[in-house]
Order: sequence, then C-alpha cells, then structure tokens
Amino acid sequence: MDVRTLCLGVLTLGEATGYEIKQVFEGAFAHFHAAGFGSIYPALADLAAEGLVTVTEVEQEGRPDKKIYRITPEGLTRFTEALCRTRPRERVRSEFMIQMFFAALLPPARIEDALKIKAGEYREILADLDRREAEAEGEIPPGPRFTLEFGRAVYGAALAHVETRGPALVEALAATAARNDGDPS
Amino acid sequence: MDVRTLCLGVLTLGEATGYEIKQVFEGAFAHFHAAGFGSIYPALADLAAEGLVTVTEVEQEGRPDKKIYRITPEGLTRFTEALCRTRPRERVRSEFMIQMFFAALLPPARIEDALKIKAGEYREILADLDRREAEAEGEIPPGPRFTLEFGRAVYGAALAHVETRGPALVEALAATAARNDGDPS
DNA sequence: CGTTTCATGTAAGTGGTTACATGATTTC
DNA sequence: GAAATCATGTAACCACTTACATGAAACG
Repeated sequence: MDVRTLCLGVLTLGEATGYEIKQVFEGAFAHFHAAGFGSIYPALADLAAEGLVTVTEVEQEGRPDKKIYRITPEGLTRFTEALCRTRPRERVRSEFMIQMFFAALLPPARIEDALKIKAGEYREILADLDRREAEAEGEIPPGPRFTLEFGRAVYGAALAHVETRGPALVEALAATAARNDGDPS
Repeated sequence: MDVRTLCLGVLTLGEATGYEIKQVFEGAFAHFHAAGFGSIYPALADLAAEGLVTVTEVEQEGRPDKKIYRITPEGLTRFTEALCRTRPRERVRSEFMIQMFFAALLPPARIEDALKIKAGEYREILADLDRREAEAEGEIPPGPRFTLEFGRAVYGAALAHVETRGPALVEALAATAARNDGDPS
C-alpha cells in the first residue's frame, strides 16, 4: 500500500495537516510503515486533485499557511476498498540481521557493540510504546490497540533474543578468531 | 544495503549462480531481505564489470549457459567495508498491521479471516525455520544461527500475539458493529 | 497434462529517499 | 547560542518491482 492511500487512511481518523500526518507515521505507524515529507506532501496534493480530500488553508503568522485536509465520502469509500483489496504482506529489510548473518567477517568487538546498541534501541521502542499506551489511558480503539500490543510482543521478543543469545554469538566469534590466530594452518 | 552489495555478501559463502543466489534470498535471508531476479541479474553484471566478482560460463544441454560467480579479494574487501560502514537500520512495511489498525472500517468476519490466514503463514514460516535447522544438523555457523533463531523468536511472538489477542479484537469489533446496528442514533 | 525446477536476462514503470529551499518561534 | 518545533514544498535520483521473453526436463 502506497503513502498516498495511507494518508487517506490517516485522514479517516480526523482532519489533519501534512505535518500532523507525518507525526502519525512517526508515532502509531512507526513500527509498520515509515514515510517522509517528500512522499506525504505530493500524495496530499494528488488526493486533493482527485477530490478524495478537501483542503482548507489557514493563514498563520511567521509560518507558511497551514493546510488542513479532510477526507471526502468518496475518499472514505476508496480507502475502505483499498484496505479490503490489499493482501496483507509483510516485508522486512534489516541491515542489523545482515550484519549478524555475516558477523564472522567483522571483529567480535564490533558485533558486541552492535548488539548493545540494538538492545538499547529496542528498549527505547518498547518504552515509547508503553508511554503511548499510558498517555492514552484506555482510549485506544481495538485496531490501534492490537497493533500497539503486537509491536510490544515482537520488539519484546527481539530484545530478549539479543540479550540472551547475543553473548553466545560474541563468544563463538571470539573463539573462532582466537583459533585462527593461534593455529594459522 | 542494496541488492548489489548483498549479492557480493552471498558470494563470500562460496561460488554461486544468479539462480542460486536467489535461493539464498528465499531461504536464509527470507525474513530480513527479499530480492527478485530483476535486481539480482543486473547486480551481478555490475559486480563483474567492476571486477568485484569473476564469471565462469558453463555450457548446458537444453538450458541457458550457467554463469558461476566467484568473489575476488577486492570484492571481499569491499563487502567487509560496506558491512562495517552500514548502520543497522530495520524497516518494516506491513499491510497486515495497516489492516489491523483500520480494522473498524472492515467487517469483523473479514478481520477474523485475515487473522486466521496470518496465523497460518506464521506457522509455515516457523516450520520452515525449524526444517532448515534440522536439515543442517549443527553445521550452522554462529552468525546465520543467530539470525535463524531471531526469526523464530520474533515470528513465535507474532503468532502468539495473533492467537491470543486476535479473538479479543474480533469480539470488540463485533460488539461495536452490533451497537451501531441496534442503536443507530 | 500441469506445475515446479533450472537458467538467463531486459525494459518500463513506480514509488520513495534525499537533499535542497525557507523561516519564525520556542525551548534548553 | 543551538536545537527542536511548526510548516510547506520541489526535484533529482535511485533502487526495486513487475511483466515480458524463452525453453527443456523432471515430477506428480
């Protein structure tokens, strides 16, 4: 599903500016779809041109005019159709996993660092998820709640794996490195 | 990290044809980086032109000539550098999560189906991971082992979440739908 | 008799990233 | 005084996807 359709989706939750839509991508959507201004703004212009959203310009002092977007009934229909039609694929692109896969090519200390940093990142993501849930205080609808808790489950498992299996990986790599040093056939 | 660099990485494991590299993407790399022939073949041509890999053409009966690629010392250096330099990002794009997030817009039965199908997919992935580990019988090096078990941990958590929280999601959606039917303000 | 396996590629299209351009206000 | 927040956009570039093109052999 492209950013254009996804912007339409965000607007089903209520009116928003491009800037605010970006914040949804960084917040609620953070762990399943990223998007930058470079794709959001053209997408909104596109949707407006097609009549799937309306725009209201609001003048502001010392800032560019704010453009508030609202979804039209046709836009809602289109989004619902797209949502229904889209088959639920899941694509991951992880440079971290690539580094771990080819860990033997890098110094063990480098891998150890990468694991520590990644564990920290996972902890931050989990803290962020918790914070978002705490701030909403039970006002989270079932759909968003499911995705939030899915994120917690998955990142929790990822963190646990890095913490429990990481040391064994580093040890195994260090052992191999030592063998290669001590016994260079 | 682009497919070009990743092909170089696969070739650090030993010589291979484009076809065989694709199989690595579908096997060991399956849960962290996909790639199709449309990006693999041009990437290999590129690498050969730059002298990072060598090509040996092998004639075959009833088939196109097989091209066996091997990494050069310069290729190995380049890959190691790229591996070290690349910061370990993780990007996910999940249409499944999008469907769940906007679940309220779809019929509860549709969501129930999607959850069942997804649970089946996760089970298949987990079975595949187990099968790969069983077939290798302890011959898996630490790096690949870490990624394989990471996949098991994460997909295991995803499956558990879908199975334990899925029913509650469907119930909540059905309740809301019933309320809207029975009490249309 | 259909599908999967093996085996290579091209070319058009798309969708998104990154960098650039602008700039006041507020917070640390 | 620096960084973050609010606020919009453009344009070049890049990487990847998808569809097309070819075709024999083996498996079920």
